[in-house]
Amino acid sequence: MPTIAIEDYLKCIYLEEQQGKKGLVPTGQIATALSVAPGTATAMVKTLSDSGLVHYEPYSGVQLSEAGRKLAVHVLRRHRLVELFLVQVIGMDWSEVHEDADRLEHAVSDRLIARIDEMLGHPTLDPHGDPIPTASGVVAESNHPNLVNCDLERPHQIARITDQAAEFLRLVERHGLRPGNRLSVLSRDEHADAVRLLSKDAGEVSLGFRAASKILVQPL
Amino acid sequence: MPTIAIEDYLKCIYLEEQQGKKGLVPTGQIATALSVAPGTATAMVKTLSDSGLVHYEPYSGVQLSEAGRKLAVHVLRRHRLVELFLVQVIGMDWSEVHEDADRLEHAVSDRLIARIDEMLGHPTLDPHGDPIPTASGVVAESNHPNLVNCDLERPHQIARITDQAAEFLRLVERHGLRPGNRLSVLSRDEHADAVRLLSKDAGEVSLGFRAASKILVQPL
DNA sequence: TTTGATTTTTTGATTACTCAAAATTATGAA
DNA sequence: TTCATAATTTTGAGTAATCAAAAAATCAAA
Ligand SMILES: [Mn+2]
Ligand SMILES: [Mn+2]
Ligand SMILES: [Mn+2]
Ligand SMILES: [Mn+2]
Repeated sequence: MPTIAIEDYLKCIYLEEQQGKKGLVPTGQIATALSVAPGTATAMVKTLSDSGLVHYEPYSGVQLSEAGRKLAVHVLRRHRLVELFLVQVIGMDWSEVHEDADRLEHAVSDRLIARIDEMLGHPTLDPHGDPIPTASGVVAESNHPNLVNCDLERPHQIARITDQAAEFLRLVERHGLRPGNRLSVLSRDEHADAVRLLSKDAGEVSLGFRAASKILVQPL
Repeated sequence: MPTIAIEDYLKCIYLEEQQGKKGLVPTGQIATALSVAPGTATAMVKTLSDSGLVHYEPYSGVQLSEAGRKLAVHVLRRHRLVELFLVQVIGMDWSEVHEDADRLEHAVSDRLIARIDEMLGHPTLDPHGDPIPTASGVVAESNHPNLVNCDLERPHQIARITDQAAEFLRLVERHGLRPGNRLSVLSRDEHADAVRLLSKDAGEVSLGFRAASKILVQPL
């Protein structure tokens, strides 16, 4: 049985692989993402490599093996189903479920997760718009534009928020930018690093490019 | 923050203190209850003692300190609320929630447990009839008779099952002896180690004294 | 009260995870 | 190409939890 730490590392590597362009995830990136010392990540990566869960190229980085990917996706499934459960059944706010899910993902049994999946009607998206992997490990791919590269002055619906940090989600929530809400991008100014939006919910809002790129949308 | 192991030891000591008559719980009893080697329990007991969570008398045993009791009761509250939640909201069977609760009790946040408590209407008993400690740490005491010492040929209602072992609960369930059900004790034979019952649900049943003593009842 | 059995503690190790700081390797600008 | 900088790995160490087996203490008969 994988330990909690191993599950967290695998999930982290999976997520870094997704957004990063190159094939290999450097150990330093893992260390930063998990808030551990660089040497700690290196040590764990060796353990994972010895267990056949990653392919490790010293001084380059790691890549999940097939076994590692399977495990990571399973953890991610539990995480996202738990998040949705906390929102829909428990009534927690979508912007504050991540921390709880990060602990519960290691404690829920297969039996329990199957019941939750059933209760929620086999959902495909979590409260942040992230895809929920299927029980067999399939993750739906999607390529929504974000607020930096989508069309200007065109109605869009928020599809996904790709940053789970509580502070960021609270900001997003404060500006009425929760998934499902409608908006259009009024203008962008690269020099000022500003994206001006018109949100159906909260009126005019201005975001930096960094923040704007984390909000994925779907044209209507 | 206490580790998962420490929470499990404290909960265990609390439970052993409840049923055992003497004041001190021997380390060997803890080791047996938690399925660890005797030396492991001794080592942990010293750690707990150093943290001021128990009073430790070498070669005699331990007793929870006030701080230890408070923590233990908190864990127990989480455990029992989670059990009831799994039965009432998730729809799991009362005889199979213990294992899940034993892991979830370390992963649910105060926020989440407060919501669960609210959803369930501030319940006082878990699915096994065990009292749920209040948020402030008060545990309702009750002294129900059991099937060994209750009146003969008198209608009773099952109040509590004081053994969480899955095999035992499945047996109890199979004989229709779930909390709330009605029965009367027909006869007892000490030499044959047999207690004969008439259950409203499952007709005539025979139990050994050991098993019968774990089923607490309330005269009607 | 002696002694044999039982219980508990001690000892010596192991696994898992972590850090700080030193050593090494890679990278990119001059 | 060379060298300073940055990233990575190695080293040495510590905490937490565990076990097997030896040693010590307690208990219960005889
Ligand atoms: Mn986690
Ligand atoms: Mn999510
Ligand atoms: Mn537990
Ligand atoms: Mn219970």
